[in-house]
Amino acid sequence: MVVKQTMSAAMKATEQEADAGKTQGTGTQTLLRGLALLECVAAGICDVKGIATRLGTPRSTTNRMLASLVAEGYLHHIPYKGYLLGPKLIQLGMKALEQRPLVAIARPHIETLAEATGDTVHLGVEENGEVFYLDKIPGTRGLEMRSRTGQRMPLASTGLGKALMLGMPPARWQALHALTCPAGSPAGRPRPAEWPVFEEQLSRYVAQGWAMDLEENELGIRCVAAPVRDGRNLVVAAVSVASAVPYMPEDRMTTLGPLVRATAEAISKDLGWTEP
Amino acid sequence: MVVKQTMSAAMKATEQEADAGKTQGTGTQTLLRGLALLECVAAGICDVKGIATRLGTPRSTTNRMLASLVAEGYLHHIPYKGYLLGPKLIQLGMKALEQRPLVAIARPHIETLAEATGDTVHLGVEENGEVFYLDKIPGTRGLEMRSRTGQRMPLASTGLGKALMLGMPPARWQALHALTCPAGSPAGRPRPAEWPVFEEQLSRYVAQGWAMDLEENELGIRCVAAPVRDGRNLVVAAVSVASAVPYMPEDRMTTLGPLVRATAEAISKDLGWTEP
DNA sequence: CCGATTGTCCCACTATTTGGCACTATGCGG
DNA sequence: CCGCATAGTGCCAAATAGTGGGACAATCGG
Repeated sequence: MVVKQTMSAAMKATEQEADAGKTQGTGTQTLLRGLALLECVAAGICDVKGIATRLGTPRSTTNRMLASLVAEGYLHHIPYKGYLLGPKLIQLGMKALEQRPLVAIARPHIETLAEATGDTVHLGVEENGEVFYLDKIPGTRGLEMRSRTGQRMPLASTGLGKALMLGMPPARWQALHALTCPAGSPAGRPRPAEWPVFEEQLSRYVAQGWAMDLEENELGIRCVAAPVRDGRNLVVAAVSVASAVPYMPEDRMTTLGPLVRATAEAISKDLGWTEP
Repeated sequence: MVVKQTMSAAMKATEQEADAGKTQGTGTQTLLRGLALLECVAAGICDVKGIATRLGTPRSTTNRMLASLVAEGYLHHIPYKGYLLGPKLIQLGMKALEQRPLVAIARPHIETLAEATGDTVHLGVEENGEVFYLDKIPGTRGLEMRSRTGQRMPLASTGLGKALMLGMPPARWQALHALTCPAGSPAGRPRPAEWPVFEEQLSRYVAQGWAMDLEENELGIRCVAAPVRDGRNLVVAAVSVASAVPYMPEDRMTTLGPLVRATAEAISKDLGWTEP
C-alpha cells in the first residue's frame, strides 16, 4: 500500500541493463531479470504488459520468466487477472528471519563502530527480563571492562538494556525498573534513577532513538546505546559503546548517540528492517 | 531434468538436478539455478562447496550467481564464513503477506468445492468479533441463501465463525459466545448451544479440523466449515459449505468435513502455509 | 606453517536465451 | 451479443549470454 502509481509511463529504458544504477553488469542477466521481475510485482505491477514495459523485455521473454517463477512458487498466477508474490517468498522470508545469526551479521558493523570510537562495543538481546551479552569488542584504551559475552545484566541499569526497553510498551517499563531496584536496596551500589525520573529519561531516549547509561550499572562506566530492529520492526537487539568516565564527557556522549544509532540502523537494515 | 541433449562433458554424476521435478522444459536455466540456489541456502547449506555440489554447478558458475544474489540483497554474505538468506527476501516475504488478495486466491478452490458439492460456498474472515463474508458461490440446488458478500454475522452462530474461532485461544471463546447470545435473548430465534456444551463442541472441532453449524444461525440451514491459515500459521479466514437440512443429513456432514478441510488447507498452502 | 576453501579474473566455446511472429483463449466495455 | 485489447502457448533461427576450466591470492582452521 506504499506505492501505487508507477504506471507504465515513459521511463523507457530500451533494454540491456535497464537500471544502469545496478551493480556493474555481472554475468547472470537472466537471473537478474527474474529478480527484477519479482521486485516489479512486489511494487504492485501485476499485469504482463506493465511488467514487460517496466523492465524492457519482449512479451515472449517476459512470459517465459513469469511461467518459471510461477512454477517455482515465487509468484502466484491468477489467469487473465495478474501476478502476485507467491508462497515461496513468504516461506523464504520466514526462514530468513529465523536463520539470521545476529552476531555474525552485526560483527562487521560493530567492528567498524569499535574502530571509530576506540571504546568497548557490546551487542546484546533481551532475555527473560535481562540483557544477554551476545558479543563484545574490547576497547583499545587499555582499560578492560568486566562484561563478557554470555553474561546477564539487569535491563534498567545498562545502556544496552535501556535501548532494548525502548522497543517495549511503556507499560512494562515500571515493572522492569522495579526488578532492577529491589525494595530496600542499599543506596551504596550504583543504580538507575528513581521511577518518575527514569520514565522521563526513557521517553526522551525513545524520541532521540538512543539511550545513555551514566554509571548506573558500574561506577566509572558510561555508555551510549541504540536498539536494533528486525523486518517486523521489533526490537531484537541493541548495541552500545562503553568507556570510562574520563573518556565519556557529556558532550562526547551527545556526539556518539547518532553514531551508535546509525550503526544500529545499519544492522537493522541487514536484518530486513526498513524505515518508518 | 529435461535439459535437452548435447550436454556431454562436465555435469557428470553430481548433477542429479537438486530437487527432483524441477526443470521441465523451461528456457530459463539461469533463473531456475539461481532460485534453486536460494532454496539451497534456505535449507541450511551455507558453504560454497556444499552449494556447488548440491546443485551440480562448477565453482566459477556458483560463485557468479552467489555474487549476483548478494549484490541484489537476496543473500547475505559473510566472507569466508558462508551465505545466508538476505534482507530482500524478508522484505518480499512481508510484501507477499500483505499483497495477498485472499478472495482472488481462494476463488478457484472454492469454485472447485462448489462444483463438487453443488451447495453454497462461503469465504469469510473475522472482523471485530464478527464474520465478514468476503465471497459466496451460490449453490445449484435452486434454493437461495440470504447471505451476501459484504455481510456481517455473529461468530458463534455460524459455521464460518466457528471455524475462525478454532484459531483463537479458548480463553476468548466464552466472550464471543456471550456476544452472540445476549443476556435475556428470546429462545424463539435460532442460537448456538449453551455455553458448557458449546465449548465442548469447539474443542471437538479443533481436534478434527473443521466445524459444523446445525441451524444455529438460520433455521433450516446447516453448514460445514474449516479454517484457512497463512504463512504464520494464523487463522486468517474460513470456508464453508451450506445447504438446507434435507440436503445436509448428519452423515453427509461427516463426509463433507474432510473435504472442506482439504479445500481450506489448499488455500492455506497458497497463502504460504505449511504443514505442522 | 601447511592444507583446504574461498574470492577473483580471464577467455574460448556453445548451449542457453532471445525475441519475432502467428494463433487461440479470455476478459472487459459498450 | 459483439469486438478489441490483453493474456497464454508454441515454434525457431540467430547470437548473445552464460558456462566451466584453470591459475592465483587471500583467509581460515588448526
